[in-house]
Amino acid sequence: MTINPGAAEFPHRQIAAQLRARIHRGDWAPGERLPSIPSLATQFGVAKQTVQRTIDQLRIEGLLITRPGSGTFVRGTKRRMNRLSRGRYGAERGYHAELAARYRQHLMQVGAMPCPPDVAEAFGIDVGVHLLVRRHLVRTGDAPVEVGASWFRPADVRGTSIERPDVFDRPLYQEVEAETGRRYTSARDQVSARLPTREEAELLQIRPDTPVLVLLHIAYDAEHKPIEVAQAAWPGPMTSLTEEYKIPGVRPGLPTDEPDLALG
Amino acid sequence: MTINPGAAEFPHRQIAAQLRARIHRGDWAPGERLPSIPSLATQFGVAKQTVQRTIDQLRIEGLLITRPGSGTFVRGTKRRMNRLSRGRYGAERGYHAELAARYRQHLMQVGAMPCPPDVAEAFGIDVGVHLLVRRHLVRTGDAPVEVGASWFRPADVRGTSIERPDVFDRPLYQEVEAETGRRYTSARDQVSARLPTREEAELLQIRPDTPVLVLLHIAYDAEHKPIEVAQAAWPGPMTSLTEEYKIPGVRPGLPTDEPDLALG
DNA sequence: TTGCATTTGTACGTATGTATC
DNA sequence: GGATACATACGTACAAATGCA
Repeated sequence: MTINPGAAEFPHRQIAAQLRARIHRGDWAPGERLPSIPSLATQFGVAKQTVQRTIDQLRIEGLLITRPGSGTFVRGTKRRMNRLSRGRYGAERGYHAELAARYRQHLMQVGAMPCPPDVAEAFGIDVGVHLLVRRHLVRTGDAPVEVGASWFRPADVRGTSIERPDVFDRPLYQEVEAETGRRYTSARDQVSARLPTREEAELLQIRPDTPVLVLLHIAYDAEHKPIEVAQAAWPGPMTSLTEEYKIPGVRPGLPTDEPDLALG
Repeated sequence: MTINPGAAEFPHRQIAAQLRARIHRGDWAPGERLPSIPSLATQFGVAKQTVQRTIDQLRIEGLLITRPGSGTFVRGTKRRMNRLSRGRYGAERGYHAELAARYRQHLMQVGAMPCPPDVAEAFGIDVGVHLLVRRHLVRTGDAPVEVGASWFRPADVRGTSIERPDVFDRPLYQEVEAETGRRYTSARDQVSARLPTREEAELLQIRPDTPVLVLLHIAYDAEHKPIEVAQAAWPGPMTSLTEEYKIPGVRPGLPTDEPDLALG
C-alpha cells in the first residue's frame, strides 16, 4: 500500500489502479465494505481528498457503490446479459409470453406525456408534443436493472387497450398488432451511452454521474410508418447487449451510402 | 450567471447544468473556446476548484475537450452513425469492397500478441495466450473515430495472407474464407460501455476518463467454432450504433433460457 | 427518542507542476 | 523567458446521512 508521488502517474490514478486490481482479485467480495476513506488516506499516505477523488472515479466506472454515512461497497458481479431488441420478435416470434414470469416487470405509468427529442425525431414530430407512453421498470430480486418506455401516437391507439393501464398476457407488440390491425414489419435499433436523466438515475438507483447504456427502438409498419418508439436504459458499466445471428451466403447487391462499421 | 449556494443542488451541479444548457443552445460553437476556469469562477462567484470540478464532469460526459495551457473547447456535437457488425456481411454480402476508400482505414499492426480476457473467453482459451492480431485505426479527416482489432488462432491462419501485413482489396472476412476454406456462418455481437485502455485513449485522442462504446464480434464457422474475434471501440458519448432489420412473421418456437430484453 | 461518533460529499484557499502561446 | 491556462494535491471546514449507544 504505497504510493510514489514522483512517478509519472498521479497519486489518485495509482491508487485507483491498485484498488481496481484488488477488487478484481477478490480482496473484497461483492457487497463487502471497503475501509473508510480517511483510513485509506492514512494507509496510502495521502490526503483524504486524494482518496475521495479515486473513489469518485471508481464509482463512475461502476466498480463501487457509496452510501454517505455508511461506507463504500463493492458492486455485485459485472455483466448482465441482455439481447438486443431484435430478440423481442425472436427467430421464433412470440416466445416472450412468459417473460413477465422470469422478470419482475412493473408497469409504472400509462398516460400522455410530452415526448423527448429522440422520440420526436423518430416519429417526425415536434419536441414536447404529447404522446401516449407506457413506462415500466424491470427488477431482478431487489435491484432495478432496466427502465423503459414505449411511445405511441394517441390517434393510433385511441380506444384500444393500449391506452389503458392493463397488463397483457402477451408481448406488447402482439397486443398492438391485434388492437390496431397494423403489423410490425421492420425496425431500427440505435445504441448509445450517455448520462442518465435525473429520473432514470433515481429509478435505477445509480448516481447521476454513472453512464447508462441506452437503446432506442423504432418499429415500423408495412408502409414504413412508425408504430411504436421504445426506449430502454441500463446501468452502463454493468450491462452488455448481445445478439446472435446467421451470416447469409454470397448474394450480389447494391452498396449503400451510410457510414459503416469498419472492423477489417 | 448566478449560483444559489443554499439550494438543494450543489454549486458544481448547478454550474454544470447552466453550461450544458448554454452549449446546447449554441452560445459557443463546436470547437470554440470557453472562458478560462478562473474567469468562470469569478463570474459564478465560486472557488476555482468548484468550476474545475464542473469541467471535469462535462469532459467525462464528452461535451468538452480541455487542453492544458490552451483552454477549454466545445466538442463537436455531431453524432457519427455506425452500423452494428451485422452490416459487415450485409443483406448484400460483399458490398464492403469500397469501404477502404470511403474511410481512411489504416492497418497499424499485424503480428502475435497476448490476448485480452474478452477475446480469450470467446476462443475458449487462457488469457495471455499469443494470438495473431490485425489492428487498425479509422480516421475521418483529422479525427480518429474507431480503433479495432481482429484476432485469429495462429494455427488457423498459418501460411496464409492473413498473417502478413497486407492490405486486401476485399473485406477481411472474404480474404479469410478464401485463404482458409472455412465459411463465416454465424456471429455473436456484444455491445457495452467501459473506460478505454491507455492505448485506446491515446489512439482515439480522448482522455482516459472518457468512456468508450465497445463492440465484441465473434464469427463462427459451420461447426460453430470461432474463426475470428473482432473488437472495435469508439468515443462513447459521441457515437451511436444503429441497425435496421425486418421483423419475421409469426412462427411457433421454443422459449430460450437466456435473460432477455424486456421492452414491453 | 435523543445524542454522538462515523462516513461520505462538497467547497475553499493555497501551492505546485506542466503545457501552450 | 514570461504570461496564461489547465491539473493535481493538501489541509481545513462544514453539511448530510447513517448507525449505535
